[in-house]
Amino acid sequence: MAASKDPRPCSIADALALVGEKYSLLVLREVCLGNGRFDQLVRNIGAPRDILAARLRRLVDAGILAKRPYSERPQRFEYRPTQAGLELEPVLWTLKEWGDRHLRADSGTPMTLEHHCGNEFVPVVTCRACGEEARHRELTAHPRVPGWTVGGPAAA
Amino acid sequence: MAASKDPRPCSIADALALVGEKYSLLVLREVCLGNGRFDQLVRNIGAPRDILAARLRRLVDAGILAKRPYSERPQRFEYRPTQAGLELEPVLWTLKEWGDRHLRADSGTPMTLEHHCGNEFVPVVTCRACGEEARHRELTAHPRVPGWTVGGPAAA
DNA sequence: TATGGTGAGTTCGGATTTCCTACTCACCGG
DNA sequence: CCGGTGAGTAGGAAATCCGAACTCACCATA
Repeated sequence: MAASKDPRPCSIADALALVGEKYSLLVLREVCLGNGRFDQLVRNIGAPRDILAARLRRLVDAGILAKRPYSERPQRFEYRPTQAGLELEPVLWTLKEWGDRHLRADSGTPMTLEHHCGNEFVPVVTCRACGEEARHRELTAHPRVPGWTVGGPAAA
Repeated sequence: MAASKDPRPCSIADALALVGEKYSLLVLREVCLGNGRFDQLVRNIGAPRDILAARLRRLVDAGILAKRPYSERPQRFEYRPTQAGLELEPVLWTLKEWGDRHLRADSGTPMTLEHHCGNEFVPVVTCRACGEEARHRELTAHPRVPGWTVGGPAAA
């Protein structure tokens, strides 16, 4: 039996253990924008070089980024998202959307995304089954691990 | 003139500056599940009490959580999400979905969400304008700040 | 051959955070 | 009075983060 001081088992916690360290998601942002070279990352993110090197190692080990040579002699590398990395991008989009609305209501967004439909891309999270936009009050949590319950919905 | 060593201006970075510290998003998870009391948070998250107290202060200051009394004598408080906090929940859903698929393919998810349509809730990020599911290759980034392109900062 | 420049890191010492355990303080129930 | 609970604080050790400097391999020019 798990020691009762263990925290709640949770995929969110697991995911954050991988990508929740400082700068990790910003690395993914830059790499998804196509800026995958070490010095570009240093400049665009503002991270210390040693920290960046550590994050890159971790993200490559986790299969979120891949390191590719783009030049043989001299050897030069570039980081690119793997499939798993690209599938993490929706997290960035929703974070960006939240930040634009709540932190930049006045100053305007520093970047827009354009969807191939021709419009500005604004992400909306929907239910795969019914297609409706998801709302907090229309969701119910069901823990699957004995001993871990939830306290019911928390409305604002 | 912004010093050329400033990082890219970005709502993702701004949002992470608020909620990107260790445990912050797990606090939001628990609070959205309805577990808003200090000792519940300590147990369910596994955070040291002093760090948790600091995160709660920060999240309240940022308008993401609100502290409410649920008992007068003795004074007892509970944290609940504000509207801004609830609007951050889609980030948690997409993180959970990613973690379930990439980190728990074998072991199974520790928690499911049920949508009011009756099905298990699986979040899908779509384009508000056309309703289509968003994909990396169908998006184009347009920086709105001079000096910042997707190829890195312009040569000064 | 020497000189300088670039890309991709590593190394260094010191500052800042985080962690863990223990403690406080107020109240309640018996 | 005594033990228990809820919500934190306090203090020192441990881990992380930071900026700047350094390395190493290669290329360009002169």
